[in-house]
Amino acid sequence: MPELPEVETVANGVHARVQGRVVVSVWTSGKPQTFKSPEETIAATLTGARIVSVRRVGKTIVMTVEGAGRQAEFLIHLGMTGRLLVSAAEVPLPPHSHAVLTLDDGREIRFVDARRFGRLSVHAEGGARVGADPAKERLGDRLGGKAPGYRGPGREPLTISGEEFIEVFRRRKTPIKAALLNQSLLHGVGNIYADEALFRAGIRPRRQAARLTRGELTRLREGLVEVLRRAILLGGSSVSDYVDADGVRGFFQLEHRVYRRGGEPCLVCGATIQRTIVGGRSSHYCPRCQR
DNA sequence: AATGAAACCTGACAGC
DNA sequence: TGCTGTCAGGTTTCAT
Repeated sequence: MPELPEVETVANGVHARVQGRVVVSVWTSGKPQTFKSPEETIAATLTGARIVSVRRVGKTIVMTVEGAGRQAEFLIHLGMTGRLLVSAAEVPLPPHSHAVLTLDDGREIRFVDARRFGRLSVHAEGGARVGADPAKERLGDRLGGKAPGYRGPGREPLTISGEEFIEVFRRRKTPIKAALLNQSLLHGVGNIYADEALFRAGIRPRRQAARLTRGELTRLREGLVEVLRRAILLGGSSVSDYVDADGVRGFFQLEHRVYRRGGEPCLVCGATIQRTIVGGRSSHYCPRCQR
């Protein structure tokens, strides 16, 4: 479900609704797969803590909390079908709810995830996942202990420079589509926005990343930033069940030019949009506009 | 080191 | 109505 624009929309929405509130109790579902940190640790970390901020890093929602003078981070990855909702307690708990944070004003933050590809974890100040092997954790910025925090696996697509972008992709021998989906390179780009960015840049998804020219990579970064910004403005894409913190759908799906349009005419040239598999993911492109 | 395929889950939808 | 097959916005793991 959720790529960068959707996660950004959810994080901003939740931030606006719950910043400064205190978590008074935590319930978790007991489905082991959902929890990357032990459920008791998540509950203990969040209970009694004040929510400092909610933001997006890559495709992960990062909730910073402060309790007993210590800061910690609650990481929420929505997977394919995860939702993070802020609801009145009277609203019935949806099926597939896996975590509920009750706030001091009675409202609830709910994590709902039918397919259970989503993941929850807590990280102590400094970035290590609480209750996990520190050697295996990606630590946050250790600059004097100032604003450490989760950094994500890769670079931010919206802020990476043109030169850095070229550097990230120039040696990759995989298809450019697969490279765009590799979160340890850029994080936040998923199947929709990879296809849409490649269309805007006029590049076929199967092209080997290392063989793209500097000009093509420049166009790709520009197309990607353009499509991500536009999607954030429209509240993301709702293809099947994506909703924001209030349960409201986004509108960017109405502006998809290739994603899930296989067999339909290209909006630019009229050629038939092709659907194929690249890097194990369905990929859509215009055979005339993209080379 | 890097690539690709399979696995992890449930639900929606098309076709018969 | 109900069955089967296909597909899904993501990541991790395992074999090659």
